[in-house]
Amino acid sequence: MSTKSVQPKNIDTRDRILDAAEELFVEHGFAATSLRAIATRADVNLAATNYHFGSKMGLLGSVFHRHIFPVNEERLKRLKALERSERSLTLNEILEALFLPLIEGLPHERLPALMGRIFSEPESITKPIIEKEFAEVAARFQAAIVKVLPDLPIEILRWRFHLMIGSMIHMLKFQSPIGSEYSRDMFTKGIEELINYSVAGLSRGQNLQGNPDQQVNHQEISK
Amino acid sequence: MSTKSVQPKNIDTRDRILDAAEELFVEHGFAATSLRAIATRADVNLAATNYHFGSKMGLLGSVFHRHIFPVNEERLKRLKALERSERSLTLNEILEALFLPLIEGLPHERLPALMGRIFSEPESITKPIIEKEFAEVAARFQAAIVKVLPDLPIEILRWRFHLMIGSMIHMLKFQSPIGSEYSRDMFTKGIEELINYSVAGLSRGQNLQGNPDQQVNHQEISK
DNA sequence: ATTCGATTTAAACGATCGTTTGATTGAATG
DNA sequence: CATTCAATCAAACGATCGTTTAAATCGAAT
Repeated sequence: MSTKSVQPKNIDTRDRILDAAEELFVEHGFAATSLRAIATRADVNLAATNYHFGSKMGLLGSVFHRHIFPVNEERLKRLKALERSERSLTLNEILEALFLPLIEGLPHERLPALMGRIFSEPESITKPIIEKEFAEVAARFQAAIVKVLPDLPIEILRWRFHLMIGSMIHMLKFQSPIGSEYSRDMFTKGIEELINYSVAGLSRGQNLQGNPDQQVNHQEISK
Repeated sequence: MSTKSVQPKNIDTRDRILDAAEELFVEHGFAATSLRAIATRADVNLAATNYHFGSKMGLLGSVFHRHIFPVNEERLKRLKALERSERSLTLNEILEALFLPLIEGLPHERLPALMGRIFSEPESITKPIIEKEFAEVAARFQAAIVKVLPDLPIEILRWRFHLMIGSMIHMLKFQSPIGSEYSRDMFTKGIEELINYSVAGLSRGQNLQGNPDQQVNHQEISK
């Protein structure tokens, strides 16, 4: 109420609710997870969920924001750092700025699965959240990609960007290819593959400008 | 009961339930759709849903099977036709056999959205369905792709196949890139882009055998 | 005309849902 | 010590859920 921000006395409760909600949302989805199950797992009173987060949707928003906000901050920070240099960027650099924050300084082991799940919810649930959290990141990175692929018609680039996001979501959701077991190394490898795959898909048929390094892989793999 | 299959007397009810369920599942997801809402939209009695399909899960299975089965049949038919020829196949041909049945002779306009939604449900829901409907298609196409990319380590190929499926699901779910309006032409264009994108991603760094056409794009990327 | 199985129906089952209420706690403030 | 207020609690709100029951209805075969 005062101008000084009031610290909540008991941050344990809030955080325990967030932790429990996160686990259950990932496992069963939003609609199939009850506030009672969350409260039970968090070992708090049922009414505490509404007291701290207003509603079930509010809780979902908070669960998501907690982990994705720092990742998106890091993404924008890296992109801005790249853009401050005056040379023209490479597609590889841009996608690294977009995807590597998902594993470097990973704020929480459960973030990837959480992102994968939220993006999979029906649009009525995800739309406000995605617009709030991702509007800026999506716009800025798409603009950056346009710059390195100037000859690609915009409608094709939109499709490819769309396909890239789909790969990312699916990869985050399962975290290892079907039939393989999860491990941190496996996941890291997946992010690298995601970057390679996306570079190839986005730039198909295009002359890439910028650092020729990014074509090295391309060449050295061709025997 | 007899050896002759008994035709249900009133296929109207069954089909009306399937139609209604399909629309509502796509729009709101499985958990958030009630059997009462389905029965109301289908203009049938609530108990009819359990009578004809046993349970809500049974209904979901039937909704999905109805449209995806013919598509998967067509996919396998095309792949087998390719494999009967004795020349070595191209990646492009294989992916066309995998993706073009989604638009050619499209059994139902709503299939893409339905596939996109089902694949997005929590694993506890989708796992039995996906295993039942897609096990053979996934195995056969993955094997075919291995043959045209013999030098690609299997763990990398698994990731790339995984990323490709992610692109497909996302593309089916939205049917047009964010910010663009849906049209049948737009969707067809998206399938074509999906094939191009996947060829580039899967074959990145690989020498493709078969029709050299598909390498043209690949080469012109390197300036 | 009657029988019979398949289908439809109204009604209810017990369970669970998100949210709200009003009392109670407990630590900080004066 | 008295006051205050954020936080917690048990309990209940009305609504809705998937499923089941048992009677009613219908068409075709006997």
